[in-house]
Amino acid sequence: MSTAPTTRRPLLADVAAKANVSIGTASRALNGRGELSDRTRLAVQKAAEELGFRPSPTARSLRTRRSLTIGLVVPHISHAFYAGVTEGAQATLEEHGYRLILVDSGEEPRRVGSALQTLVDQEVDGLLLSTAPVGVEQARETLAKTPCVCIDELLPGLGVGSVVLENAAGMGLLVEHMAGHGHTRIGCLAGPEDRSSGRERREGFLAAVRERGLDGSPELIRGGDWTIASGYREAKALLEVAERPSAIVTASAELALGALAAVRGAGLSIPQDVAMASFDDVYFAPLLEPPLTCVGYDTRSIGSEGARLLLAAIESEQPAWSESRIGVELVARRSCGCHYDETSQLAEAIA
Amino acid sequence: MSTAPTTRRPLLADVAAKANVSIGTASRALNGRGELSDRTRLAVQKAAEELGFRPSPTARSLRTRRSLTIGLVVPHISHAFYAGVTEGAQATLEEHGYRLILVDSGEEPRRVGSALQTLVDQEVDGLLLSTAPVGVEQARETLAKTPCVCIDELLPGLGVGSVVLENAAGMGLLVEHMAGHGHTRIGCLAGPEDRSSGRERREGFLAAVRERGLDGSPELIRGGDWTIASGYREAKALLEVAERPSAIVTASAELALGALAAVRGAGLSIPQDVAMASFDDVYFAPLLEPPLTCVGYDTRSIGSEGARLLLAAIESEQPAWSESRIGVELVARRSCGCHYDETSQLAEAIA
DNA sequence: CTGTTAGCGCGTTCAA
DNA sequence: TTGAACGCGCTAACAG
Repeated sequence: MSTAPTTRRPLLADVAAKANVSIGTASRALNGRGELSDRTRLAVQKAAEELGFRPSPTARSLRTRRSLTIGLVVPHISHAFYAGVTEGAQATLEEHGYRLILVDSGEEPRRVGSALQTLVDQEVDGLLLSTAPVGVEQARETLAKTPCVCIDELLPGLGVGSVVLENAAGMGLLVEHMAGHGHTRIGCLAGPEDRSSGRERREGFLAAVRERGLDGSPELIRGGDWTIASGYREAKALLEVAERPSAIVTASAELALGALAAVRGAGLSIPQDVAMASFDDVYFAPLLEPPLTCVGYDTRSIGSEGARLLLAAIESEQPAWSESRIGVELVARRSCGCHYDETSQLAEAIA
Repeated sequence: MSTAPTTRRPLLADVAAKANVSIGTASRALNGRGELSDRTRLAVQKAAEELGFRPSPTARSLRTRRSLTIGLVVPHISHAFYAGVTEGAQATLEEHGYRLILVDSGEEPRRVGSALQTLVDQEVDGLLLSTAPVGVEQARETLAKTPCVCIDELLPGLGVGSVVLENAAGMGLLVEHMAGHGHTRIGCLAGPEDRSSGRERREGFLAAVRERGLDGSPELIRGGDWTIASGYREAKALLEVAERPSAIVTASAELALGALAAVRGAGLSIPQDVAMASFDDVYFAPLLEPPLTCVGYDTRSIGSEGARLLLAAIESEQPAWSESRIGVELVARRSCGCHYDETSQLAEAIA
């Protein structure tokens, strides 16, 4: 009794049979490997086409030990930053025939380790890591043979490279702009220092302030974490120092939103009483009241650049560690005190 | 010459050897299949543990024809809605031992088809489809053997189910609330009708208006697409009709943002001249000026519910088509005319 | 240039 | 209850 020939998925063997060649030849023809006469190659390709042959990635992976799959670990895909990174990475990977498997590690650093392990078990060809692992030594171990690119974090000695923003330059732009508006006493919500981007932004602010001979008192720089609540709390504290700063610069959009609420809550007006500007441009920034002056950048290009770095490392035998910086630019609106008329605001908002 | 025993990935065979059993026994012990004495089972598990054995998902997939992988197609991962869906789906899938492979199809419907094909070739066990494919017939074909759950779209006869919002009820809440504020002539930016959510929102608005005997003139309902620009354009048109509506209700956050810009641009104040409220709650809604009254819902639960439906279909032999509705609720702020004091606004904003 | 064949690492059937 | 062997679908090494 022969099994009914229910139209099942055509295999390489079927293609070979239809083209009257061996299975090996069929494989070579479809993968463009080895010497092969044009005639047979075309015959095989035609047969494959007609049968609608789709090679099994699973079988192929098992054999070649390349999964054409990249793992991406993000702490929180809902955050605009990581969503942009993901979008950029996905697009670039797809262009190169790679798939993206996504793991949302959550904020808990403990889960990052297990996420990494899962992906390595998956036999991904590479990793994009957009959150710092708990123990770098442990991570280094599980990443022994899998290339890894860190996103928004400089971890010397881990992986094959990093893609980071021009953090210091960005803070410099903010300080420069505020100084241009005549401010000499500028407060800063710098966020935490547990990640390199935070450190760089804090130091960038300090350097820019000092460079211009502005007030660099420690009381003007406050930490906290990257949340709206923290921004609110720290900004409130900043407004209560003896000689109130006339401008506040924040190291992230969340901090800015919290600060916005705090300044409003204190009954102060922006930019008259306190000017404001922030790192991170968010799409609704022109719709806030007042429209928020920001340092912006292309989140998607962070992801694409990370993917590019990773693919390069995968191709090459001896990948050198490399660092890639994504540029930033100031987008002046009204919260800093710039003249920014309703017309351009509308135009920007609905763009 | 024996190959140097470089610490390579332990295989099932190594585990078997260490436990002094056959490969078959080792496999059974680790997968809990078949009859097995407790003694050998424990011995194998111990050996696997000690060696740090991690079974190869690739080999396993090839053998079992289950990849433990789900494909998710989104049009735009940067959009808060899809990001939330992705987060929810990822979390639920991970709980059940499944992986998520993400494809960003972009807005072009043509690419959805190829995304589907790619994922099916990948031998994913199921699909979450959060954007309507071009040709339903074609999609039905490529999905012949792969369970699929549609997100935010009712496609009768396609896949094993859908997860959608209570669209009509949500629009009803908005109309009801506006009516409560005394409005009888309410404008509506309903968005396009090419997807079921759009149709349901439009019809929900109309039904709610009629039910209450409010003005349901066609001039008060406008289409357009789901963009800020469209919201701006259509709201502007709405403000120019002979007898201006005293309230505007929008079917999405983008439409609301555009409308906000249009109302401001017309020199009108919210809610005094025009009251506003919208479908979709966004995290910065309380920080807008005025804080935006919305109909909100949990985007993550859309993803988790979709994943749950899909996994259920995968487990069962004869999956029945099922529809799941995610609840919505009104979040009253100030744009509708509600009294909403600064304190609660701040509290909500920094929450 | 082309055919043949041995696995990739695992799950599973058939025998014992 | 366990062992041995086969094969999932494909690529690569070798033989011709």
